[in-house]
Amino acid sequence: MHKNLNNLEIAELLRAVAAAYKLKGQSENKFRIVAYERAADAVEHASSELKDLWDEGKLDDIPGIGKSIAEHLDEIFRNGKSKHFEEVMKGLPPAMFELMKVPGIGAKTSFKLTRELGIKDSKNAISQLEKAVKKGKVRNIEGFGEQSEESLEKSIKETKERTVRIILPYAQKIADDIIAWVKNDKNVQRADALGSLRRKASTVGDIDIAASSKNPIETINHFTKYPNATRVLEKGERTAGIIVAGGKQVDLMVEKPEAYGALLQHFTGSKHHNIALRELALKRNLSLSDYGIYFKTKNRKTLKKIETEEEFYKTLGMDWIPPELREDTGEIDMALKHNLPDLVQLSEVKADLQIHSSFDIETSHDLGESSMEEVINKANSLGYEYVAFTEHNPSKSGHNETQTVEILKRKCEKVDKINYSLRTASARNELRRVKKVFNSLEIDILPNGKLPVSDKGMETLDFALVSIHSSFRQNRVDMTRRVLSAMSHPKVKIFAHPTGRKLGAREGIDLDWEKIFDFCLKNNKWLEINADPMRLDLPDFLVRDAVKLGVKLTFGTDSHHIDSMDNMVFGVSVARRGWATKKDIVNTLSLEDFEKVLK
DNA sequence: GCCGTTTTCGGCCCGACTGTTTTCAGTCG
Repeated sequence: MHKNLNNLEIAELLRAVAAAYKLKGQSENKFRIVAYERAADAVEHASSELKDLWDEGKLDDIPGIGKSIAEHLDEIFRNGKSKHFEEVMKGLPPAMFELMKVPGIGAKTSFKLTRELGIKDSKNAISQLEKAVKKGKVRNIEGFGEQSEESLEKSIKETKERTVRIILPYAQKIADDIIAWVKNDKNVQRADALGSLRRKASTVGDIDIAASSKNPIETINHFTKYPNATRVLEKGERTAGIIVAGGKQVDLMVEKPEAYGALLQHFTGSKHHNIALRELALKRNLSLSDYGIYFKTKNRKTLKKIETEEEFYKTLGMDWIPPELREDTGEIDMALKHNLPDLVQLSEVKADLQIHSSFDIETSHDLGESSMEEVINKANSLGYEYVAFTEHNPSKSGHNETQTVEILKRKCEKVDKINYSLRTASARNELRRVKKVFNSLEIDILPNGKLPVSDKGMETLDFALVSIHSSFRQNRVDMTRRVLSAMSHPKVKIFAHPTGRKLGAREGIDLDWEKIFDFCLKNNKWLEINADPMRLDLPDFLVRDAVKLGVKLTFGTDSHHIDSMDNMVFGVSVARRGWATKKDIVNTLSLEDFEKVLK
């Protein structure tokens, strides 16, 4: 019954065990509880499914999972349950673990509520609590009052309509507009996004912004007058919160310039990064907070204000860490050793390797909206040296082999003409930056691993991308075989949007990544980082794995209109979160070098 | 229960908010 728990379910289980320990002895189990909560966190953030790690006998590869928890999980994967976990949770109502999903309800509160209200069924536990709150039954329970009833009502409502995390570019746009507004205040010296937004995670929960200001109170006042704010939630001396059009909450935290570094560092997170830093600080008799760094001596501690993040990290004896790396996955060690990677930058990108033009090749999927000429103009403005036209292949059902080849030859001629004019133009005018366009194609990988374009058709191409647009649910073995078969064609260089995920909409496909990475290494094939904000695929954690092994990656915006070509920056963010440097990304190469590796 | 460049024993992050209580427990990020 429990045998195929995914990571989220395992994390939930571990949290339930921690909650059970809280009830069965908060003080004597204090650190055991912390350990279980940390294990839950670690599982949630793990880049591989635990079930897979267990298959390979590598459960304790996850930091936070030691011998004991690994044994219990082993039992669960084999028998579907753990005697120990059942023992710990014995006598506790299962409904209480459901109630804990409501913000503000922890282990103790949850237990009390289920007991006092007689909530038995975990399926509708939250609804039952809601009814009790509305009837005013909760205020009679010891430790609760009218106000707690009120806040419970709000939290339950929030849980039910829990706002999903929004995709990065949307959050970025909201934040950029507000940062610009905040900077209008003459007291403000700096303003930055915070949290997962500053760390460029693919989705963002809350939007928080920091400002350094000589006069925080005036700055808070200015912030609450933001024209697009629909409501001001709270307004204190150091923080304020507003709701902007679209219903998203934005919080501002303000600090004097001389203490801004500590604030910025603290609220950029991640939580795990900061916890690791604080533990390290303790060993050096330092204590970290958002106000600064405390230096501890025998009987007192003195606060040192920290003006910049650089100073913050330097005080801990390490290099400044780019926000994208602050996930406690080895960056602290590297910063201590002054050995952080030199992450790839947008300015180093020399090409966009997935663009769909409006040149009609009767494709199987959607055609682009901008002409090849428009794309080249846009590429010039972005400073690129080359681009690849990667329309979808001509539809398989609508054309026979001869017709497909004819269509592809037509496109090849068009690209040849453009390249001719680029050569003559660049001889005349240095300002034209794009020197060459590549004749490519984004080809469907059919469910059997074959390609819908014959060898004759493939010959017209400089190189091809392959990708999956159907049969997403094949099992891992078949899917891996399918992809490797498609990538084996000599003209295929890039596996595009490899997991096929759509953020908030569709899970990725199931692939044996070790085999894919290995194949890429041995055959000089590349994996795309698709910069489409809905995709951001390869995901950052797989980028990290690929980079470790030396697998080469490419950037493509998958643009169907020239405006989308600006999305490249989000692809770069994914790469940076995956520790990629310039040498890991093929299209940071100059045109000359790119043509060499294409061979 | 986990973990190790001061440790295989003896530690384990910090601060704020909330609500109900008279000094604090529970929860959160």
